[in-house]
Amino acid sequence: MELTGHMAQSQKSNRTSKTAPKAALTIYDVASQAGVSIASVSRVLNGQGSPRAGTRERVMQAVAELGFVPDGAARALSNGLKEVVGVVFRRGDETRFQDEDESLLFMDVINRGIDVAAQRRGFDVLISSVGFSDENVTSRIEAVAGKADGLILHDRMLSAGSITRLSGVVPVVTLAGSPSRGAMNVRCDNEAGMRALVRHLVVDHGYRTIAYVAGRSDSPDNRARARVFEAEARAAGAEIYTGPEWQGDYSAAGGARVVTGLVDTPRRLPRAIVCANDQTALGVMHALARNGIKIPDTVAVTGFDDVPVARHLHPPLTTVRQPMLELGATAFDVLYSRISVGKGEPEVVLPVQLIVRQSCGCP
Amino acid sequence: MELTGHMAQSQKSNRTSKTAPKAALTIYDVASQAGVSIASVSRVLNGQGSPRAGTRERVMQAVAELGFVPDGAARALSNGLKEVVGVVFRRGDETRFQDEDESLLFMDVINRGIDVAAQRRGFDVLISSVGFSDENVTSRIEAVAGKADGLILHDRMLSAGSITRLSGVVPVVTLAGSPSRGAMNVRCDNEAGMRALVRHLVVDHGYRTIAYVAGRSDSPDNRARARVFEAEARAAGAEIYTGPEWQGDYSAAGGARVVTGLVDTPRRLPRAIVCANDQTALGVMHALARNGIKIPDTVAVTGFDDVPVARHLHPPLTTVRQPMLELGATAFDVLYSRISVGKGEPEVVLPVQLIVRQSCGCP
DNA sequence: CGCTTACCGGTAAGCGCTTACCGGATTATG
DNA sequence: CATAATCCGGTAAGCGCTTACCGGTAAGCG
Repeated sequence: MELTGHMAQSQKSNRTSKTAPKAALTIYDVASQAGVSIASVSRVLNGQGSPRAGTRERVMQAVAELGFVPDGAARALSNGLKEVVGVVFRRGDETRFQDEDESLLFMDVINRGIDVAAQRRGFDVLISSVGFSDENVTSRIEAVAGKADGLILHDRMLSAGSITRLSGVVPVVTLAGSPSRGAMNVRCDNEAGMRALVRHLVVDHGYRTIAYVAGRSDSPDNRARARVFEAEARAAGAEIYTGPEWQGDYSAAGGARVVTGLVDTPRRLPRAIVCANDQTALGVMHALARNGIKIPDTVAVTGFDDVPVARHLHPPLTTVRQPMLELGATAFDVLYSRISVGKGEPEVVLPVQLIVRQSCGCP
Repeated sequence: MELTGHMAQSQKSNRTSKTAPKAALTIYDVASQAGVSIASVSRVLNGQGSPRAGTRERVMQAVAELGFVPDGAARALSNGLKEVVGVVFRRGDETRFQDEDESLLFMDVINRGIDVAAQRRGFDVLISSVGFSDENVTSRIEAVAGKADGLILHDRMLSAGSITRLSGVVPVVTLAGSPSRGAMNVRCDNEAGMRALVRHLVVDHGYRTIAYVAGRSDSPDNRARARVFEAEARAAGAEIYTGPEWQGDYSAAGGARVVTGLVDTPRRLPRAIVCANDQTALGVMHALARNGIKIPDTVAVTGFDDVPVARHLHPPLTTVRQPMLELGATAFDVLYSRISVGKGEPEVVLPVQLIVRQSCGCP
């Protein structure tokens, strides 16, 4: 009966492979060569039971000689655990890559943190990026969910309703400014970071006029940063320049557009510009420099994130460091906690750090 | 019998789950709610056969109401195809992240190209990074291989022998300076790039003294670049500064070490320094600036790669652009060709492009 | 009306692995 | 010596899905 099944399996391999023939090496081959049952092979490979030394050696030898690697799908189906975490994040359109490379670095580093934390638990990371014009995002993410034990969603991937629905399929952790029902959330302390930044400008440097180049208006991160910016600047008695002309979209192009618009019309520039993120600051700084405006002598500029590029700008950017690695690692740990013991922290807020470089006016 | 099996399945879920209880929703639940067989559900979801409109509607409605997402492991086992590509790459030690962030960007962008190409074929990307001090690299990579249909290995992941052995398990594409038996390889045209770069320095700029800060000596990429560097500089009649003091290791720290060593002892600096990669150039430029040496007025500096940071350095770095996205996309396409029709190009060499900015002396 | 053909969907087997359960052999104890 | 306990490994079932094969029904044709 076993032989029949094993023979029949080769038949189906030829029949159902829609692409290339699949390697036919299975645990049955190892068991056959080692002269033991498939259960013994499994026990040896997985450290279960108490195989005799001789049994163990024969199995390991057969594995080495045959070059056997267990099939992950079979193990996952049997174990009920794939040991895979799905990570989905936004990517720009391919046609815009060159201009907005740096905006992806933030996510790359977070994903790095996820990867390191996942490895500590024997998990691998299944990634899928979504372009702005991509369709079928929901079904794409569902396919990832079907291949993973849990999902980590970067900001702005799905509506809150879709996230809630998805969390009925697998545990979900979001890296977002605000949490969704059913999902756990990990974020940084926008408020403390922006508070320290604005105080540094208006209190330490004594700048009297200041403006905020906003990120996307529908972004909770942006709203939190804008709110604290305004409160702190006002509390320090600084004059705030506001208006629709200060609306950016987190991109370098958006930041450059704001500055170009201000310079092209007779508007005053504030003594300091606080940008919603580093990428925006990149565009702002380029536009200021292109118009002969000295940073930070004439206008100080700050960002938020401390992506790897920030320290290489000229002048090096003063910013708020998001603990990107820790964000990623924490997201995984929260997810793992849920997968392993059934519960994870609903929301974790990680501290940020003011990174003072030269763009604010410090030496 | 079917009910018995379906009931028994809930029992095993509780028994074998080593972590959390797994969601119990399966294709049987959909079939039951829609009043059809599981085969009909499968046909509707996978566009097979010719389901009646009414059948189709009932199935889709049940899927939506239940929030059913097919299990990827089950599909993979049945189909013999996981629709996953494994990608493995080198990562620095965690303790060194901050200093060498930029060296990882190169790989991030390649991985981005892989992701985009994979999505065109309905594949997702399973990543696993390996730290320098990590043990059990081989078994780690084997586990990834067991969860994927094919592997893309970045440079320096495994010995050639191990790569050949692994290619007996799944198709393998390397992104390396030289190919391994059994694996396909995708790389850029080091020779043409370095040729253009050196000519730009010694012919266009007329620099007479020049040196090359080497990458790792065991790296085929480095050897190719060094060879062409020397041939072109010599052909142009330039004087080449060489010696063990010019040995770097592809890192910014290595580049800085080379310059610091030269400056600390009374050695002449050449008019131009060609670095094995952008990261090395980063360190070289920082060390030169720290020692008051003007770039490019006193010493011109070039890199190789054109990672996103290069354009933000001061001055912006002249370098050779590796088509990182295309490298990644091509690697996937070659692998996919092998998976789908059984054969892929043994080696693909992609063109590079000289990127002239200010660090070489151009305005 | 009887036969042939096309359409549709249900049943059962299997993908490759894990492991509960059971039985045989060996060891320990009274 | 008989009984109990322990050790070890094989057998069979099942994880969730896909689909070949077969049978029932309806339509078409002579």
